[in-house]
Amino acid sequence: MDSTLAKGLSVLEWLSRQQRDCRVTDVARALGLARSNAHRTLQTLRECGWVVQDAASSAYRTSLKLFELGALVEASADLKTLLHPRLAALAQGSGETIHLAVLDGAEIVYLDKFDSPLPVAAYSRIGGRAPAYCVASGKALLAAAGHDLAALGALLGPLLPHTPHTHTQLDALHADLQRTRARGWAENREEWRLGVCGLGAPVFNARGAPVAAVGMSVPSIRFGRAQSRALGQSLAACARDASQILGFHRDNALAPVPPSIPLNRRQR
Amino acid sequence: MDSTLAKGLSVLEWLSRQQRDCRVTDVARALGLARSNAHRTLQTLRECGWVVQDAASSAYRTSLKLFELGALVEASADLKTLLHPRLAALAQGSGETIHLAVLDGAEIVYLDKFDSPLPVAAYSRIGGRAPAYCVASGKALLAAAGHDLAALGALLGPLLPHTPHTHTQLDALHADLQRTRARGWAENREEWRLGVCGLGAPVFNARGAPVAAVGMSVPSIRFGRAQSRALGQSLAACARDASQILGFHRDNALAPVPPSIPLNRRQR
DNA sequence: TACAATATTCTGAATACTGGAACAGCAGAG
DNA sequence: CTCTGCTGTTCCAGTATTCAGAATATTGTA
Repeated sequence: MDSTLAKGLSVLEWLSRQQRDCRVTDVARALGLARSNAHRTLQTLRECGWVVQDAASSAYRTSLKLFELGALVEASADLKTLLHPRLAALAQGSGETIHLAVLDGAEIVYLDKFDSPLPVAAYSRIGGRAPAYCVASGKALLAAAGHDLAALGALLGPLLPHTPHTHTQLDALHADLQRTRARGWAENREEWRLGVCGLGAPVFNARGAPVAAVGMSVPSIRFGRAQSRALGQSLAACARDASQILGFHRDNALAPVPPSIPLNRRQR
Repeated sequence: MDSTLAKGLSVLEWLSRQQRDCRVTDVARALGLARSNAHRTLQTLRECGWVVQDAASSAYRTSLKLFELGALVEASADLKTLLHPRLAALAQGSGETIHLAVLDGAEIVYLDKFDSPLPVAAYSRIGGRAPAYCVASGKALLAAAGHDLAALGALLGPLLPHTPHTHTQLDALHADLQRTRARGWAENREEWRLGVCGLGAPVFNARGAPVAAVGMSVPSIRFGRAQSRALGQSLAACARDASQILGFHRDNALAPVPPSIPLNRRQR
């Protein structure tokens, strides 16, 4: 483990999470480094173009390189641009807040978002994260992955209650995921934030692997049985469209990877 | 200069620019490292969560961390979310491709983009870069910065011809920027890509500093005098709206920074 | 002006990194 | 089946690099 590299990366990450420019001393204090050490690390980051230094205050902030490279990350670039129009249509049609999310370990990451024109508390942000087992997009992806009880437990670890409605029992969650698969979409009834419900449906790629989820956030006031059913059906339809865009057909749903395609498969 | 850190960063950057998973040997060859060295660097990046390793092929790719942190970069996060709706409206109204871009040194970086429904060659991408002196958004920002001839030359360096229409003489460019200021928007007549013209107008923040530009890409077929004038006026109007959203008023256009606001100013 | 806090430079000592060599696993060829 | 050539990974001694504290320069403030 290259400690110098690890240190530099943590400085970079910390800096990118700060809301404002930071000085050498701030960085040193926050990360427990010697000032001279923090200084040299920041200088290296600067020379490599990952941070910029304000000429006047000599304070540092992250450069646009992080943004630039972030935009290159394949999962986001491809999926987002391909599916953006479909999500826009769904957002328009439903009037609710729509997301595109992918699974990263036990969390989901929001790739794209359309805010509802109606005033709703916004809990998500592009690039933001949420525990997969608490939100509909996450549950849709977990359900699609088809883990058994043990694998699910190993992946998620302890299920912390974020609201009184959060699933904290693994078997209850597992049963919920079974129902989700049968239903075709996942539901979240205030399991992550009180007052906020959600729906999620998985998007499959050409090889039949679940690669993303389309999600919809709905205030609990508008989330009666009939409403959630109607919204769920339109969401599931949108997710099916999205899967088709990625080349998915029912036929190859569980087909093995054809050996002719060169180079590395992707699976986590 | 921490060479280990620099090496790790270049591995990360190189990896993020590859279209597919890469193996230790690929990285070592591409960057001229010993295999053992590349291996250790990649392992460190993996332990720190910046890259992930495919279990089957043991190949590496960048994780979503880059995407996550990229989305946090202030310049993008703030400007983009604030101005997104305005740009959407302009895209809708004009039917042309609209960008939001910021200046980073002598280049512009695209923060946001709306593709035209009409089929046009797409030369830009969110996170992508272009030389500021060749594109309309860039020229709008350069004009708004108000550099004198010498400062402009120092900033840009040699003016390379990307098409036969690119400005390669500094004084001609400077004169163009003067006209741009008077006109209120910048024009690009195939100076970056043949067949593609553009318009750009600066967006100012509450302190009157130019922080971004709204750009429009138009195929040269649709870029006659009358058309460019009409489009330029709607673009400039959109940029003015955008500036107002950021708190800009004509009154404080050139006002000095009020000393009461705490913490670091931002200027490059 | 003196003071306090900071950024930056310098230094010897320590250690973390380097790169070659060795090993194990794998795939294809013979 | 073995052999060959390629991989990823581990190991290790030598050394170049980094570390931390102190010294210095710089900045802002009383």
